[in-house]
Order: sequence, then structure tokens, then C-alpha cells
Amino acid sequence: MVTIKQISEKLRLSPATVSRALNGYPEVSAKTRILVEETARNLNYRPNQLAKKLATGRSGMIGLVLPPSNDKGFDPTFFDVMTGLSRRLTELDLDLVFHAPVFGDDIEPFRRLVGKQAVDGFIVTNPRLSDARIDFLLEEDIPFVVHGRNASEQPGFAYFDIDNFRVGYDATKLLLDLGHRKICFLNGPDDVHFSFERKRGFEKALADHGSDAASGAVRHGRMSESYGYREALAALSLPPAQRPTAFVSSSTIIAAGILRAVRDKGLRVPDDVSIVSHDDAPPQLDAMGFDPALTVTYSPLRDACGPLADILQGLLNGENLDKLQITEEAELIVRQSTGPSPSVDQSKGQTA
Amino acid sequence: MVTIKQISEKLRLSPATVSRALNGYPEVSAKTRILVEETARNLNYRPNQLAKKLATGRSGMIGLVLPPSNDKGFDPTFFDVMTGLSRRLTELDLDLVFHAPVFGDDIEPFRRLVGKQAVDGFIVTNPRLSDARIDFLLEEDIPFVVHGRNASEQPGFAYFDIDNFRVGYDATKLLLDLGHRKICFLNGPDDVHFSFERKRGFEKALADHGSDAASGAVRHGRMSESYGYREALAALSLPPAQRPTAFVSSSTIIAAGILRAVRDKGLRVPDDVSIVSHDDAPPQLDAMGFDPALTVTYSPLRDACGPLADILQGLLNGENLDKLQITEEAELIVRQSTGPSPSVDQSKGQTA
DNA sequence: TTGAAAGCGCTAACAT
DNA sequence: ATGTTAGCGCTTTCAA
Repeated sequence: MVTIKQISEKLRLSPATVSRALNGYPEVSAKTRILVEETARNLNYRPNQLAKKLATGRSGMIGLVLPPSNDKGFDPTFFDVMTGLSRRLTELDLDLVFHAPVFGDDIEPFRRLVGKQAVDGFIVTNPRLSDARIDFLLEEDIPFVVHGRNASEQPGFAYFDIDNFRVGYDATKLLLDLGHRKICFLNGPDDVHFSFERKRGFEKALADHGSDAASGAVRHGRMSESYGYREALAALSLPPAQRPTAFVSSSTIIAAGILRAVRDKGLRVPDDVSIVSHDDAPPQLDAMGFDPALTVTYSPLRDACGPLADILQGLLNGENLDKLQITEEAELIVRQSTGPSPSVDQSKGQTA
Repeated sequence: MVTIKQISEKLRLSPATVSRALNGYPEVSAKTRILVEETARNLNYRPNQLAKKLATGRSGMIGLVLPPSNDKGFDPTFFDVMTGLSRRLTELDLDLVFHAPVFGDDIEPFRRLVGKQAVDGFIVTNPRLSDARIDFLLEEDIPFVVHGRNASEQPGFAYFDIDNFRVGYDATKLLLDLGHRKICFLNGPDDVHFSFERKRGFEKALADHGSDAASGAVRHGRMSESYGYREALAALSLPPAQRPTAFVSSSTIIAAGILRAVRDKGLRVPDDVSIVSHDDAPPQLDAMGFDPALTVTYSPLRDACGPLADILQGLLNGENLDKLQITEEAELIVRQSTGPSPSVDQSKGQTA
């Protein structure tokens, strides 16, 4: 184990100068810097992170806790985010400390990590509208960034989110413009912010459409293939007058279920039924690979990892909060799963 | 932030005594200890891990790196193990540092973590028969425990494994005893130790059975439903004389594929085809919930987490290696997916 | 049984 | 541009 002291002795310099040279401080002479860097390399010097941390008061560790209520089968999505975060944090020379809460106590891992002063900050995923973890961290004044948001209008914390209102709005508007008048929205759980926002967008698009008799139904549920299948089957089994001609889906996995239900009913996409889904590009499911290729609002989860890491680092470096609250747009990609409403002549122009 | 020094001042003791009292050293008087512990509690004292680590030279962190070549969709199994490990390590007051390698360089995260002296040891999962990570850690003389084994007969490292020879042997023997003579083994990948061992067990059971014309075929592949389906379908499409009457499967997910193939062929389990699978109880798939309930060799992955953590701690505490190389038996559980070979009279006793 | 003092390896005022 | 000094909070000889 070669230390700064050893380098300094060898070079007949003070440890302080060596430290400065190694850490890129401006006041060391070019000559000294070169010399120090060279010997450090030759001696295969590795800074002792622990000592560094003790001296600076920062641990270089970021806490990531498995979100609660993942009792039955976990969210593969979380894993996707975790690996992405790890990669980006590594570039920032930060390490990810992972904890899984024992069932029943979701904030214990936070309390623990905070108590041990083991981490400089947290990344919070899968926030709920009302989230005890966020409340705790706010209370304790620990730096953290949230992937998504909670219910508050003006969150007092850093976050990265997509514009879920627009996700709901754009998808719905597209369908309305295609002439669909009965639209069924298979949304996510009812206690998360993104579901809430998408529903708002859905309803706003419907309202904006005007007095025209467009109507929509919103369902909430745990995002899964079977949820999509079950709800879509039920909707498609309604009498013709109430049967939807289009679905909005909050995830590709739900869309897979919808697609299966449509087929089981002997219907075709997009001729009889249109589908537009949100696509966060989970690693195991490719919306483009669907048959037909899915029209989506596109915003890969892994694209959030870089920003999340960067935001947290900004936070740790004392940057201003309002630069650290970011909302990004999802991109509407029209593919083959959407078409004109069957009851409407394709050539007829729509008034938006 | 209350420190040892503050406690010592308040109590008019030396920091050393406070430290000793807090860490359960035998030489402090009962009176002092009580006093110190009480004030520590009142002041809500939290030892600074960093300082502790600097002084002791141990980081209290364990490295866990996502195993390589999980490019397309990751192994949910790994996630299961990771959460289990986190829970147990927490009890041992160790924290898990997670890293995901960037594609192409599997040992870079190890090199990095070792270089930074960020962790005291590693847990290595999904070992290959020849594994660069193991070679690296051995070379660098870093403590680590492997979940499974590599190809070496006498590994020079700590590991926790199940008796995969017996897994293959027991499953096969059960089928032979039921009168099956054509058995198809859908094994895991061919470059991992467990596949190798199970294959050995499979072949040994066949050999032990004697001159009697029992024959087996072994397939290797990435464990997935589609692999099971594809291979089983192919096997069941053989001419009757070569068609297997029983399958051995290396995972429940493969077994699901086999089951689907059997059904697609219009056959029944166990009347026409028997299935015995290894069951490591992945969170998303319950072998008991199969229809019919699966006969399995049972050894939940999560049961390995405790031992793995304990072994690593033993290693860090300098325990002897031979106490830290553990092989456990899997349990054969006979349920409804196995029955007598269709060509054999059910009442006829078999000579094992 | 307790205290004093040194040190883990590094950083950061404050001098020079 | 470089050196001196003092810590960060804790553990651990050594001495009393």
C-alpha cells in the first residue's frame, strides 16, 4: 500500500503538495505536477478512499433501496434502472449501495444508511403519491433525487420525470383525431403520480375535443399482461354501442395483454381496434417487435439513469434545486397499431 | 453529530475507555460500561463508520457485480439472490455495493473496486466452468465466495453449492425406477459447473441401471421457456421407438416449456410423459402451482443467501478455508408430474 | 480498570 | 508554488 506520504518522501516534497498535484489544484507548478503524477503511476499509487472520505466528510456512496411491496415477483424495471444508474454513477466515481427492506418496514434501510452515515445521498424510485420514504428524507434533510414525483404540486426535492400529462394527452388526441369516440385507458396503479397525470391528460384531451360525443373509461391496475388481457376482454365484450374502438395503455406489457384479448375476440389491429401504448422500453419487451408494431409514447427508462445520477451529483455539489427538477417530454411514435376508427370513413378529414 | 470525544468529555472519561465500552471490550468495569452505553443512547450516538474503517482498515462493504453476458434480458434469478444477500449482510452489518459491468469488460468492476479499496470482499454468482473473475480475485488474493463452482476439482476458494451430481442422479433414477427407458435431459448451458455435474449424475444413473436398454439424450441451452418448448417438441416428434417417455429439466422455466410442448402434442402428464425438474424456486414461478404439480429436486436459491453471507464473513474473520466450502443436498419431492412409463404395467415392481 | 498518545491516509487552513 | 500544522473520528498500543 503506497501512500501520499511515501511519494512525498521519495520526492522530498510535502504530503500537501503531492495531494494538490494529484487532485489537480491550480497552484502547483507544472514541473512538480508531472513529477508527482509520474512517480505515483510508477509506484502504482491508489488513493485510499476511506481516508479521503474521512477528511472530506463524504462517503462517495449512493443509497438505492428496493422499492416497497415488491413481494410477489419484483419489478424488472427496477433492475433495468439499477444497472443503468450503476454505470453512470461509476463514471462520476460514485458507488451504489443496495439495500432490500425487510417486508413491512420500508424506511428502515434509509434510517439505517443515514444513521451509519454510509451514503451521501439516495435515489428514490417508484414513488407513490404519498411516499413515506420521501417524507423521511425531507425530514432528515438528506440529499436525494426521485425518479418520478409524489403528489405535491411544488416538490421540495430534486426529481427527474417525464411529462406524463402529455403522455396521456398525446396518445388520446391521436386516437380522437383518427375518429375514435370510445376509448378505454388501461392505466397503472392509482396511487402513483404518473397514473394520475396520464389520466388528467386523457381527460383533458377528451374535454378539448369538445361537445362531440367522445367518451372514455379509465381503469387502474398493477401493470401486467393479465391485467391488460382481462380488462380489454371485458371492454370488448360490451354491447357494440359501448364497446371501445381504441385502447390507451400505460405500458407495453399491458399492451401485450390487450393484443391477446383483441385476437381472442377475433378482431384485428388496427382495422377493428387501435392501440397506443406508453413504452418505457423495458429490456425484455420490444414494442417495435409487436405484431403489428406498436404506436407509442416513447421514453426509455434507461434514459433516465444518466440524468438521475447527474442531478444527484449536482445536489451534492450544492447546486440550486430548481435546476435539479427536470421534466422531459416523451416522443409520440406512430406505427402500425393505430388506424381510423372503423365507423369512420378513412378519407374523411378530422377537425382537431 | 455526536462523537466519542463528546461522550468522553461529558463523562470525564478518556475516548479510549468510551471506545472500549462501546465495543464490548472485557476490561471495562460494568459500571462504566452501563454509564457509557446509556449516555451514548441518550445522545443518540452513531459511530462514524468511515473513521472506524480508517482505523481498522476494513470497509464493511461487500462487492456484488452483475454477472457477464446478461445483455439480452437479465437473469431474474440474480435479482432474487441479490435481495436475499442484502438482507443477510445487513444483519452482519455489511453493506452491498452493486456494480454493473459495461459490456465487454467483465472484470473491470472488480479491478476498480479492488483498486479503490472500496470493499472487503466479493460475492461471485453465476460462475462459468472457466471464469475470469475467479481467476482475477484469486490472483489478487481478495476474499470472495462463489455461489456455485468453477471447473476445478479442488477449488482454492470459498463456495456454496448444491450437490448437482445428485440432482441429476436422483431425478434420473426416479424415472428409471418408474420404468422409463428413453429419457431426455434438457440441461442448462454447457459452460457452467452445475450443468456439467447434473449431466454426470444423469449418465451415472443410466450406467448404474445396468445393461438394460435405457438410453438418454442430453441437450444444453439457455434456460428459458422457449428452449424447453422447442427441444421437447422436437423430442416428442421422433418416431415412437426413439421418443422419450420422460424429461429431466434443469429449471422450472424449462419445465414450463416442456409442459406446453406435451400439451401441443396432445399428450398428458404424467400418463404419457413424465417430467422431473430441478426447482430453485424463482420468485416468479412456483413449481407446485403447475398443473400437474411438478416432481422436483428442490433447493431454493434464496436459501443460499444466508450461507453465502456467512461464509464470506468467516473468510473475512480468517477462518479456515475448508470450513467455508459447502455443498448442500437438494431434496427430491415427488408430486404429480411423474408416473410409470406408459409401456410398463403400473403394478409391476421395479428392481432398482 | 483507565488514560495518554500515536496513527490510519488524506485534506485544508494558514503560513511562507 | 510549497511547507507546516491540524484535524476528520476512531482504535490501539503502551503506560499507569
